[in-house]
Amino acid sequence: MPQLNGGGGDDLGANDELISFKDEGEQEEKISENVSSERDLDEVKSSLVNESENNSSSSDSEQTDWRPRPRPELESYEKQREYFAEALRRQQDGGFFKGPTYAGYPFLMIPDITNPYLSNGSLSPSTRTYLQMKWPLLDVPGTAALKDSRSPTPGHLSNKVPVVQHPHHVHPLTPLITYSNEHFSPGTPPSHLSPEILDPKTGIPRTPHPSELSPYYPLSPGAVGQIPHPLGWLVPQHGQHMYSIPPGGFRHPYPALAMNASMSSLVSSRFSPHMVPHHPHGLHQTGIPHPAIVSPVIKQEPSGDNASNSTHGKPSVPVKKEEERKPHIKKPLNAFMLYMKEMRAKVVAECTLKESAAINQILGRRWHSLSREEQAKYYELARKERQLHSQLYPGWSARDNYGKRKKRKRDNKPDSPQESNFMPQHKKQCVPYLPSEKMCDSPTSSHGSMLDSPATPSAALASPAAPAATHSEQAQPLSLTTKPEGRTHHPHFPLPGKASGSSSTSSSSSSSTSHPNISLHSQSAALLSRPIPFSTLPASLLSPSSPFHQAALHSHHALLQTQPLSLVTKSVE
DNA sequence: GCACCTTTGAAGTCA
DNA sequence: TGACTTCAAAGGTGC
Repeated sequence: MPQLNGGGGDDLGANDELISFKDEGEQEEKISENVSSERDLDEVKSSLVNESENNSSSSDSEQTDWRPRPRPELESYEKQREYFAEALRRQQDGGFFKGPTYAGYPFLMIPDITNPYLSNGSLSPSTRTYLQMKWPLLDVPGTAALKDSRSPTPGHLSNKVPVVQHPHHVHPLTPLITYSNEHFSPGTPPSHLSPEILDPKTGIPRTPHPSELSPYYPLSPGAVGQIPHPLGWLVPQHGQHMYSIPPGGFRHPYPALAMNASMSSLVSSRFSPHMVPHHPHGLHQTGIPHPAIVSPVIKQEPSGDNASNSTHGKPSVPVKKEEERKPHIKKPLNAFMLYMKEMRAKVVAECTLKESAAINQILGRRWHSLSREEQAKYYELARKERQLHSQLYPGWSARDNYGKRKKRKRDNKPDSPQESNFMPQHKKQCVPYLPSEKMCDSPTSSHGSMLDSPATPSAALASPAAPAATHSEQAQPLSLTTKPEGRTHHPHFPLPGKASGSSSTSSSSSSSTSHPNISLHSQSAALLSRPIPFSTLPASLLSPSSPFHQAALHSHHALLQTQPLSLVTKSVE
C-alpha cells in the first residue's frame, strides 16, 4: 500500500537502501572530485560573471513588463535563491555543510538541522539577510517580498529560476529543485509573453511549444490555452495556496506548512495534490493543468481507439473513455533518473553527443563512478519523491501506468545466455557511442573511471570484496556492457521497492534508531518555520561535482530530512 | 509520427 | 522469494 503507516512515518521504502558504507576508496574519489570541483569552480565563476552581466543587462522593467500579473511568491522565491546563492558563495569556505548529523547517515553530511540553515551557526550578513527572507510557502504572498529593496537580484530573475543560464538551459539540479523551471533561462523573454523564443539548438525563433510550459509533463493541447503562466500551476493562483489539499491528502490547516522546501520542491516539480481522480485531466482547480498529469490525449495507448475517439469525438466504449479520463500519473523518478536529469545537461555540454542513448551510457557509468555519498543523496531524494508521490496519490500504483506506453519490444526473450552475449538484431549497436563516450568520460575517471572509482555502487557500496565481474564489466567497452547478469541490485545498497510495504517498514524499523526521519518529528515543527529553500540555489553554483553542488545537495538533504512527515502522514490518514 | 535505443531503479506480476 | 517485466527521462535515430 502506498499509504504511510500511521505512526510509521518514514517507512515508505528506501530505508534499506541507506546502508552505511565503508570508506574504502573514498580518498581517491575525493581527489577526483576535487579536480572536477576545481573545474566546476571556474564554471561557477564564469557563471557568476554571466549572472552579473545578465543582471545588468536585464532591466527591472522587464520583470514588470512581461509579467501581466506579478507573482510575489515566486519572486521572493527567486530572491531567496539569490540570497542563498550569495550566502553560499561568500561562505563556501566556511564549512557550512560538514559533519553528518545523523548517525545512520554517515554519508549524508546533513547540516545540523537544529541550527538555522547553517551548521556552524555563524551567519554572514548576507546569510542573515537571506534568513530574513520569507519562505514563500510559509508566508502569505506579500509585496514586501516582491519589492524587497534589499534584494540585489534584479527582477528579471523572478520567473527564471536558473540564475545563470546553463549551457543547455537545464538546471543542473533540476530534479532537486524544480522540474518546471529549467526552461526559464535568464536573458530570454518568457515564453508566454514573447510570441517567439529562440530555439536553443537552432537559434531560430520559434513559437513556444506547450511542452515547454510544462517540460516534463506535456500538457494536453486543449489545456494549454488555460495556462496563465508558465509556472502557473506552481504559482498560487488568486491567493490560493500553492498546493492545496487533495481530498484525503494534506489536511494541515496551512497546506504549505505541511511541506518544507524540499517537499514543495518535489511537489512543485512533479506531483500535484490535485493529481487525484477529481481532476481527471490534470487541471488545477483554477484550470491550470498540472505537469505531473500527462493528458491521456497525449500519452495514451496508441493501439487503442483512443486516438480515433479523440479525433472523432465518439467514445466507443465507456470503459475506454473512463480510462482516458484517468490522468496519467507518472512514476516517481528513481535515484538514477534524478541523477540523469541533473547531469544530462552537463554531459551533453561536455560531449558532442546528442543521442540520449549514448548520454545515458555515460550517465550510467558516471552513476557508478559516483561516490557512495552522492549516490546516497539521490537515493534519498528518490525515496522522498516516492514518499511524496505516494502521499499525493495514495491510490496510485505503478501498475496503473502499465500499458500506457507502447510495449517495448523485448523480444530478446529473457535472455538466454547466448542472447545476452550477442546483440539483438533489432538493437542498435552501442559501438558508435564508444568514441564519444570515451571522449567525455566522467571527469572523475581521467585514467579509467571504472578503475579508480567504485566498481559499481553495488560493489563499492556493498562490500569491499566487490565481485570482480562487475569491475571488469565496467572496464569493458560499453558496447559489450549490456546488463551485467540481468538486473542485479546492489547487495548492500538494497532497493526499497521490492518489499515496498512491510519489508521496507521493517527495514526502516531495523534502522530506525539511526534513521533521520524518526527524529524529525520532534523537529519538524520548528523547522517548518525556517526551511532552507534549497531550490533557490542558482544553477551556476550547483555544478554537480562542485563543492557548491555538494553543499547544496547536503542542504537539500537536510531539508528532505526535515520533512514533516508526521503531519503529512496523519493528514493522509 | 512514433518506436527504439540506453541507462538504473522502483514496483508490479508470476511461478 | 527470485526472476522477469514495465515504466520513469531524454532526444537522436531510423523506419
